Amino acid sequence: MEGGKNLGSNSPAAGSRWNPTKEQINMLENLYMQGLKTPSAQQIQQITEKLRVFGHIEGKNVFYWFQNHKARQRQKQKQDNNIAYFSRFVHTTPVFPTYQNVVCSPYYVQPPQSDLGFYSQYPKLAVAPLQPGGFKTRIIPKNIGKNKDKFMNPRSRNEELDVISNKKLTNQETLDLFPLHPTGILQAKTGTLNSAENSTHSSPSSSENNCNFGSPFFDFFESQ
Amino acid sequence: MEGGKNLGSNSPAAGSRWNPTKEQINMLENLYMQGLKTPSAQQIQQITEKLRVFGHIEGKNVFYWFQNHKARQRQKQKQDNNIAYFSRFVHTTPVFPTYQNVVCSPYYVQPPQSDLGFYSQYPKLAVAPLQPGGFKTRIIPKNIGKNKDKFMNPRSRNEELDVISNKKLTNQETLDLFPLHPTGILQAKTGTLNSAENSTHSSPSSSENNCNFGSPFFDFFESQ
DNA sequence: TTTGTATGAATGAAAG
DNA sequence: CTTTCATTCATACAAA
Repeated sequence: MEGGKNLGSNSPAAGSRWNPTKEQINMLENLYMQGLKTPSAQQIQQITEKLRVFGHIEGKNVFYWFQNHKARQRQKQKQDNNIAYFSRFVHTTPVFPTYQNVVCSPYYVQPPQSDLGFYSQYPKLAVAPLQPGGFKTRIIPKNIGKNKDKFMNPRSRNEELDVISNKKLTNQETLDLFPLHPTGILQAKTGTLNSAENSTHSSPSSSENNCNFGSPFFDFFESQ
Repeated sequence: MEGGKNLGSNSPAAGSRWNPTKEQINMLENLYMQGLKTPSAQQIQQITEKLRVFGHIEGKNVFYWFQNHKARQRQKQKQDNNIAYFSRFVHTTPVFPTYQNVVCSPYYVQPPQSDLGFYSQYPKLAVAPLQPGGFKTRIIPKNIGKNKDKFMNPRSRNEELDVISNKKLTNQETLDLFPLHPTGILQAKTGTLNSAENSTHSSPSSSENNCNFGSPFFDFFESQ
């Protein structure tokens, strides 16, 4: 039909998604295998430029590639872990640092200590065998949305955001987010709560930051 | 595939994550566009209640939404800057840190203080184009980018991740992605930049994430 | 064409 | 605020 596949993946502005070339993939995979799991912005930039000679590519492509690749390797590894876990009963085997399947190509020498390296950030579930049925992986840190746990900056953090039930409004104003008319309160108020918002510039038309709801805009909430 | 979409996003207590409805998104985006970048707890509370009529939603959802949205908008902008910048060159470029040829290119106009309003909190890097190899955070109007011009959070404020440029190079190293020999720099460096990577577990030499290119590996780019 | 699958992209949620 | 992780959504492409 549309015989027009994006084979080369060079298809320019087709608007569709990036379709990496073989070379690009190879390089990315090699970098990954060499230990680059989470490139910095700068590295991404460099990689992107290098890969560009093989076809259109943007920084975000590289970024996503690493994100996805890492994530998928991880999930794959998880399975392998399970397998390894069970196979232990058969092989009496040593506890591989796992991801043994990674294959250490000839030129890739597993760094002696990298060990769980793959999970530097998740030391906890490093080599732990998994439950057959699968496990949650994420620790579910806490009940953020439910109770205290301020994840607000000290800056405006005089409240618990979700729980806000106990608003310590110094005075009384509700500081309605959706006033039906310009109040000016927000501006003043903000200066205290959220000073960064309406900083310095006094550009006449910059209604941007100051949240001046007085402007003619669609008030989603007016109905309420 | 359709494993389980929460289409309506109303999916109650499914335990899964919040799946905003179209309306909710619209409203959030509008608020954001109107200048609300970092809602206070009260504001979050209010917004949450308003949005609740469209489906299940909690304060934390709103909180996270703003955080993510802001961060990603910034990231996007940065990338756009990069692209815009690069598009003017035929770059083929070197990867130098470069704060050097700074020369304030023609297209860099010091924002009249009013900046674009888009970044109330980041007036400084508003529209500044970047240097090919990553720019020094900002264009160094005056004291040639050598010292503290902090309009960055003292904290750590790195550059963005997407395509971007650099990671707060404190000094000068090129931090080349593809060194021909082990440098060890990365490791040390990382400790500062990206502490999360090799964090906690005291593995003697977790070279994992740190990209220890010191190993004998195929250097894809050596030719270049 | 239909379906399965690999994977690019997007984004909610958190941890740092 | 920054960075990373987990999930999910969307699409390209291969296989049936």
